[in-house]
Amino acid sequence: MARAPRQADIAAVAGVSQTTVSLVLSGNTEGTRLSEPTRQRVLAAAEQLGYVPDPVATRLASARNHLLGVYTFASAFPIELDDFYYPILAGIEAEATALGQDLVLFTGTGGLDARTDAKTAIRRTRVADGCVFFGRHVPEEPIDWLLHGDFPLVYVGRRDELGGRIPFVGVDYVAASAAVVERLLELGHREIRYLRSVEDALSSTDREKGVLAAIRRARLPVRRVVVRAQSADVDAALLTKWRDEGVTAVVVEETDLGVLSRAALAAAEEAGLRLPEDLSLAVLGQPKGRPDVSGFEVPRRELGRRAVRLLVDQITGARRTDQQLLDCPQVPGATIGAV
Amino acid sequence: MARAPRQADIAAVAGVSQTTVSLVLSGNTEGTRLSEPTRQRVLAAAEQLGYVPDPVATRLASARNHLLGVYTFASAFPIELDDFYYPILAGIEAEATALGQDLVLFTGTGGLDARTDAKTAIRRTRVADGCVFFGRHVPEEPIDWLLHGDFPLVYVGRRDELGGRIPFVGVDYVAASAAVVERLLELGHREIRYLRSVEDALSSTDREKGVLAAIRRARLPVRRVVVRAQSADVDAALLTKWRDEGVTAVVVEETDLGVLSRAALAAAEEAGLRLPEDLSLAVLGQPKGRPDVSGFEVPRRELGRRAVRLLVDQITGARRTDQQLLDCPQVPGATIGAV
DNA sequence: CTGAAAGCGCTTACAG
DNA sequence: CTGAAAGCGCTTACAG
Repeated sequence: MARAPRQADIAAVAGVSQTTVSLVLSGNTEGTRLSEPTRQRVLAAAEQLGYVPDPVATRLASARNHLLGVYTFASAFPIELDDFYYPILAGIEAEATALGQDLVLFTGTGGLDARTDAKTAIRRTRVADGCVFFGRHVPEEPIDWLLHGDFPLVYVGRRDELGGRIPFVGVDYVAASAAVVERLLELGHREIRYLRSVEDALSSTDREKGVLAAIRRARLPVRRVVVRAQSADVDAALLTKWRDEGVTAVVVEETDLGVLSRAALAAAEEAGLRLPEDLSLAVLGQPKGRPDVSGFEVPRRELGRRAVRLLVDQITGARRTDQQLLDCPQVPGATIGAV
Repeated sequence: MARAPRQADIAAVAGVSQTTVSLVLSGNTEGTRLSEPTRQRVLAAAEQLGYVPDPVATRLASARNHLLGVYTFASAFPIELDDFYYPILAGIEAEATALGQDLVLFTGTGGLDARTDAKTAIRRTRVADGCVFFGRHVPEEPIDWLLHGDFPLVYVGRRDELGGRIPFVGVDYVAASAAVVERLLELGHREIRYLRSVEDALSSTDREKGVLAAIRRARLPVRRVVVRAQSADVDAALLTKWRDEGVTAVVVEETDLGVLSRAALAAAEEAGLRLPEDLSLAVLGQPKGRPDVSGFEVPRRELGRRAVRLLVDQITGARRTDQQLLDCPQVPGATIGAV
């Protein structure tokens, strides 16, 4: 057995045409019924020869190849194991396995020159039946190109680029953030500060939107709530000053690296502020390894699973485009309390 | 642009044949020289149309598709991040990126029935130009089938199945283990016990081989050195008993889950034995998060890189088969000392 | 220096 | 119920 057997070989053994072999093996019973004896003979021959369909030919002939692309714009196996994206990838793999799909990790952008790099790399995703995309920025041109070619794709994270035509599975940061602030309001807090990063990613603006919406619904002034800051600006002095101004609760954005919440937590400790006795502190997300901090959980693993499910739905034609937002379970924590 | 442009479209625009387009774009200058004007026209047309070669067609037409398979026999993104295989995967990805290759993760074996499972799944690896394999056991039939079809593959870890025809990049456990024992001998130890797992994986027998070789070279009796044990058998009583018998050094196999070394370390502590004052303890490998333990480091990331490099060498024809063993840096540690 | 033709292994109308 | 034929988008001898 020097060469892998193909349908033609089976056809020869079974004494039928290659077309019939294809029909039998693909289980394509539409409008055609193969006689049971024929089926059996083909199946037997296939088994005997150890036939396995060539996925490449299958794909070229316009069928599916059960390959799902994953485009991360970065390493999928970063050196820091606790990487932000890891659980999402784990979810993607789990769901892919469950659905019988293999994964193509597009990382091979090494050989190309910088200019055509992203463009060509992204276009290469077409080897797969569809592709899951990651990353903060959307390279609009190539993504638009894929969309125009009716190539199934879904982004992980909410996207509003390209006129809102990008399918995605995202996180409902607006609702989750509002819920955190509402818990604070119920506990009697009236003077709240929201510490956010200076960057304007959607995940940042969505959180802010949620925070402000909750404040407004409580008919509280919105004016001085939002404070943009770098982690270096967040120190004991800042928290102490706020305390003196009557602030009773601080809400902190959880960025992908978690630098802001870490700085805030450290600052509180440095300032000798006990949480929640002296100050209530909540995080919009969950700092690594700190389940004691009040906030919410980003369902990252589920994000991955849902992205794959949506992608496969697109591929199988169940739906051509869709945008989904996932709820975040609130984390009670022990760093917020009544005023 | 509803459909992706193909070579035929470029040919039409440039006023040449599709063959010429293929020749120009593939840079295939063997035996053929295209006139510079023609080249330029083709290149311009390709750029203008935003042409990207269809990797599937390329592959079917018997060229390479720059896809490298990775077959793990398990989850590539396990829930426990500190998983044994993770650094290897990281190395694989890093090297693949460096060499401009994408990765296909074969995890989609879910939909198939148990019997044909592994067989079919492994054969599917043929979508890629070649494949890196992992795992303790070699499923001989399908691997043999791939080998016969001249499919480039390399195992991570030494393999002696199939008549030693399996290409691999492994670890020189024999040498690394012997070196550990030699350090002990130099420190004056004469009564040594080697604690190994009950399973006979190559990585286990290789370590044992190294241990015994070192002992023999020192012309010491080999008789009672090797002790097969489950982690449950390794307790304070055992170590105390050995101490009473005059044992001054214990060497422990580091299994993939690290249960044996963990048990030994715990037993020593429970027995109140100070390391290395009361007992020297070395591990053949490195327990997670314990750089203080004497032993050696398994260059896992490098293992991944080298596997990919060997695979690509095979694919490009640089070498059709090869077997490599990597050296392990010794870890001095602080758990062994002079008698 | 360039093109017509066959072929990679499959699927999918379309005939019989 | 089954087969001949075209086609998926490329590469690769082989002619001119």
